[in-house]
Amino acid sequence: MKLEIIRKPSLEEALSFIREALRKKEYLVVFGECSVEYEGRGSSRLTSGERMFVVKQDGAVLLHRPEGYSPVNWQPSTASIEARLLHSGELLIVAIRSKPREILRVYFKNIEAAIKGKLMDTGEFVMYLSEAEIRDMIYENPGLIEEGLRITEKEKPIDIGYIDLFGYDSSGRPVIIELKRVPASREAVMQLYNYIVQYKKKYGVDPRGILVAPSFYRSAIDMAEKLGIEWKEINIQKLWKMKKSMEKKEMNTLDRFFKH
Amino acid sequence: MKLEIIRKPSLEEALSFIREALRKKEYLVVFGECSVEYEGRGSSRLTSGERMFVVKQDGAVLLHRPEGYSPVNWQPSTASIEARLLHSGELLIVAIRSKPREILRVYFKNIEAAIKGKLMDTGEFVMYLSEAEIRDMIYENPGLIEEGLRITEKEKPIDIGYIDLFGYDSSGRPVIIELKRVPASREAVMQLYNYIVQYKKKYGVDPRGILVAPSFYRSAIDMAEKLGIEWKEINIQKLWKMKKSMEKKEMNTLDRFFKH
DNA sequence: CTCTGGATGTCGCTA
DNA sequence: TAGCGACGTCCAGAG
Repeated sequence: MKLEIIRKPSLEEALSFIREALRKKEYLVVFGECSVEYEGRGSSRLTSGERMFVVKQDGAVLLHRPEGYSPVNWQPSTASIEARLLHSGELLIVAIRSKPREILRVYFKNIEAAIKGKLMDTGEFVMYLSEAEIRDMIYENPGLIEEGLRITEKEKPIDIGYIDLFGYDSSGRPVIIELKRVPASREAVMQLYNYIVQYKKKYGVDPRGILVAPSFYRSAIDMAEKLGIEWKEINIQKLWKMKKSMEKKEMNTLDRFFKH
Repeated sequence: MKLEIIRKPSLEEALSFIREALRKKEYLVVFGECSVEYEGRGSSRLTSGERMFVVKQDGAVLLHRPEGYSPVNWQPSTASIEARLLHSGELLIVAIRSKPREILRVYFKNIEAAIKGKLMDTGEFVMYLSEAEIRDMIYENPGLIEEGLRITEKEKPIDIGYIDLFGYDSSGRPVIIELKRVPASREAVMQLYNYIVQYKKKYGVDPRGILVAPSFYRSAIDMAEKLGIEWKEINIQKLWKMKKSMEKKEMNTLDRFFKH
């Protein structure tokens, strides 16, 4: 990232700075006092104030006021952006979108600073499920864990803490499931083991314990084997895709979908 | 607007710069290479890349990649934002929102530039021709929809929801108008249909239903025909011009202007 | 406070 | 390309 910054430029200086950024399709940020007109799907006017104006490298345009999540004016994509000086002594930036036809005009009275440069970003963005969502999915579809499993409770309170999922296997033996959406450590095994001990003490029955996670540290597996705890790997990416397709289709096709 | 800018700061320098901005609730923009974690309603991971990080004066947080209208990560409002250095040699910014509980963590590997300062913006933002305004225009000028239409109520409450506009046609039959200022989908037709059914059940009279929108999806038209619902296209650009000319001239010339 | 409907919604998938 | 539904939707207004 190589940024160029100008401070308190004259509008002439700012103009050539902005034009160069637009021409090179650089990331451009302008701080200054401006007023705005928008015409398109709706139309709006914004009287003068200090704001941050952004043009992204694909031509997306944002105008942000000092507060609030949302830009006060914007253009998700633009067919053209041009800047010029007006006789009134303002610097005008016009951003036009073609479909739908929309025009955004930003009139700068003065500019305090401007930044431009090329940003490199090849990062990968991944959206995961929250643990609660995974829990609910398994609650609705116990077959994700094991054939014949019946889950009767989620977030079951036990003396200390909560059991994520509780139920009975096909032979009627109680099953305690501890769920992690991140790689499971020895810690998670210990937690589950505590639940098992507590349950046994309280009900006099020895339950199975299954640790469910996307992956397991070596130490977790060692500990699990020592304590007779089972573990089951789940693929969160797959769950995510499933959830999306489920929302479109029907819930009851889920077990089948996942069982091969 | 008095902006402070630092270029290529060490992470230590950046830390104190950022902390001061946060403490003073200034507008803060940071350009640098970062990775991101988000946990809350969902959860996400973003691997390293060059981005613009913004904290607004009310604590709203935005993280923008080089392209696209939408921030890749954000926090509409925050209960707390803190910055600190990690042993790993990264600068971590943690933004926490309390309701719903959400945590955003941004890990800066290096920072290219940062800007902070207080922005003053008392400008007035006015949006023209919102749905409410269109509704009011039609209310005042039923001729926009149909010759001889009398509109008696707007925002008429019905068991579930509100009827945008209600009145009687030239033959005295009740008319229910549902208004959209965006292309109308099947959804809108169904909504209107529900009102019709409710009205009929309540008053024993079968009203006409007219869906008014700038355009209609094919599915909306199909559905409307199936359910015996009428639709009427309005031109919002034209309405906007009308409104402007109206403001200059007189209201009562409106019907004539629009009727050709 | 929660709930609901609108938005210059935006975005991505699909026919 | 247009339709259509999801979104960490956001946000304002009402009950």
